Amino acid sequence: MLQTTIEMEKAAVILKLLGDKTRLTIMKLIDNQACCVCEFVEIFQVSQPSISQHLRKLKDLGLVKEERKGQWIFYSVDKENEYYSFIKPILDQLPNQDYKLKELEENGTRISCC
Amino acid sequence: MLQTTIEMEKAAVILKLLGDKTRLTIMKLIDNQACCVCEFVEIFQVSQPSISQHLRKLKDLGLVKEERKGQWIFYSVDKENEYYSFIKPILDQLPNQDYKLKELEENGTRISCC
DNA sequence: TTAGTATATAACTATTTGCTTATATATACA
DNA sequence: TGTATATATAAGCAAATAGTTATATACTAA
Repeated sequence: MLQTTIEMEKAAVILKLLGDKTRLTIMKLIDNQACCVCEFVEIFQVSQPSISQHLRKLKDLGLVKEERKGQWIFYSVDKENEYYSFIKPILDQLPNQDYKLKELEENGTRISCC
Repeated sequence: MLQTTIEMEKAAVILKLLGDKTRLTIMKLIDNQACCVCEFVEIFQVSQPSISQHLRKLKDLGLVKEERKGQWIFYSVDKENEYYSFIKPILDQLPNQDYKLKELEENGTRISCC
């Protein structure tokens, strides 16, 4: 079986994006479910613009898609994207991060949106 | 089948290293064969210290191993390393880069070491 | 021992990165 | 409307990064 390949340039750009712990965790989380910005702000304890900027970079590459629901915007991995097959084996090897969402619920710090 | 996982922290560090085009290409090249520093200097057209510093970072994480042969040091991917299973699916999706070595031979610019 | 070659390390610099605060935009709802 | 909430963008800054030149170290061979 011939593996499909990806340009080196593009691969490097994607790997660099995934090489940030915050973005990598976001990607692992939204590979399973859609999350909104406010959840990430709680989870990572950083400012809202910081999260927005991470999401912007992921979106610019087409790795994530967004869906507005009222005043919230939900982000999830875009599995239709041509590079998803490249990142999937990476995400699959990462430990599940859903406990971070559970923690939010338990603390009651999970915001109104979800 | 249960996939083995890797800590998020470690995964991010490895991906960041691979997120540089020079290092990524080096890794792809030495997944097949051992190469010495002087070859990389020719291939990437950067200074020798620049290559040495890239290799140092890869070695610090244990991703590559070195073998001295006389005055030359040959680098190759360390397939015994515990993280090799993490990076292998990534490298496998990259286009083969061996033509870069062939070009060196054809140009006669491939240095004495090889 | 000495000269030449290969590689590593140190020191410096320009660029990139990820964060912050301040502000703009978009939606919901009284 | 007008106010509150969610998100995006702009601007600025400190830290990290990848390159450079200069120099040190390690090995070869005369």
